[in-house]
Amino acid sequence: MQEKSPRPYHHGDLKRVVIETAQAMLQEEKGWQFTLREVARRAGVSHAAPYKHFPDKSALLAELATLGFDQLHREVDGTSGRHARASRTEFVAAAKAYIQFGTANPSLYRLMFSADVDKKAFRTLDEAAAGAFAVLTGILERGQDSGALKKQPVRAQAAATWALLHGFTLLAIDGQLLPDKVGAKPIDAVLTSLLEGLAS
Amino acid sequence: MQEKSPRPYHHGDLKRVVIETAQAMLQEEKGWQFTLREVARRAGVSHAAPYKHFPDKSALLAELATLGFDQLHREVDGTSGRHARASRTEFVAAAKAYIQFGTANPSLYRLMFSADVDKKAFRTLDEAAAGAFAVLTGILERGQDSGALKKQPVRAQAAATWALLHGFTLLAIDGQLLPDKVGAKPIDAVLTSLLEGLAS
DNA sequence: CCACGCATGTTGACACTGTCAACACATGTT
DNA sequence: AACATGTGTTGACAGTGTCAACATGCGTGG
Repeated sequence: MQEKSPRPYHHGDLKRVVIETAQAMLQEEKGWQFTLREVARRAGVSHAAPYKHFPDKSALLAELATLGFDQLHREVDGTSGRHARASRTEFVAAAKAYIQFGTANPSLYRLMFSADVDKKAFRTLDEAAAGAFAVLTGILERGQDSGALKKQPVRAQAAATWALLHGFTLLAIDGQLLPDKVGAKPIDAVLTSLLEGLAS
Repeated sequence: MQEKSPRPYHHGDLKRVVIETAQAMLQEEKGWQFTLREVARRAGVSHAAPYKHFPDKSALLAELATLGFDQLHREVDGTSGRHARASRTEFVAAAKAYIQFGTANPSLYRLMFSADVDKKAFRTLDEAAAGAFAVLTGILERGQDSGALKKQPVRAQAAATWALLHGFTLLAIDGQLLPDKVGAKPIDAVLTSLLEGLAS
């Protein structure tokens, strides 16, 4: 039987394949502490080929994080869009979507906030992060407009909301929210508590 | 003039010097992404000498993180000790000490929660982290006992408190709490809000 | 259709890393 | 004094990230 021809010299779509290979490796035990050479091996190209698509390894990691923020943005926006006229429900739905995103994608979520991706160095990443964050401020603004939430600097409310969601997401990822220790519905409880502090 | 003798073959206190050198390097731009060889060079020994005191690089990083948790524990405990009979004041003082620790030691704080130190792999580290966390649960327990805080699973309250403090500490470290955006006293505001949710 | 420019591959090299084994030196103990 | 142990050094290894030079192929214009 005739052996299959090797891949033509020009891959044609190598950037996407490198990204997808890296995303797959992110799910493995080492998370994003893979090597670029191993990504290239799995993508079936030479060790230097990714350098034609990414200036360096940190650029690939930034790309992964950017895609993560974009996905987080879509998931949080998607839930809040369905509840746009009910501030409290909108808020809770968005918050749960946030935590759900983190627990469904623990390595990606951690990468997004890791020291290995520098938002100051990658403009697209910084914008993606800001965009995801803006969903929160949008929900809080609508809550204030509707009278459901206190009139306060919305960035302060957003900071408090993000801080709690982020910390809780990390606890959820680390398996620290055991029902026998924190009660049956820790996420509901914490969101209720947060809303008590934010509500008019 | 007689030249100074080189260091004797036996350093005598190399482990401590390696740790202190690494702590100093933690304050530099690369944070904990230094190399062990560079630590050894600055400590004035060969590249393999640290391997007589640490099984590998991650053990050194775990040691730094452990010392960080111990210091955090002392600082949070110290403030709450001075307010042990006034739950609300005790809580606020401890919370501010927590955030202050993080903003005073940004790289160390980030290392403590980084993927580069694995609490499951280092028992002393895990215990130090648990000890620091236990200060929070102790404060909350005393608050519940005194009637100042709701009777709830204390671990749930601790989870919510830690989540908020951790997230806020990261925002403070990243310079995201600008007064013109979040108001003049964001930390006071967020702690007040948190206490509203926790208080009886 | 051909030539050129560009995109995007490969090869090979470099400096460096983490880590290990074997050895060297010094200390402590019997 | 001899031995065991602790703790240094030297040298090596396998691997990394990244770069330069070259190789291949695609797209475009004449």
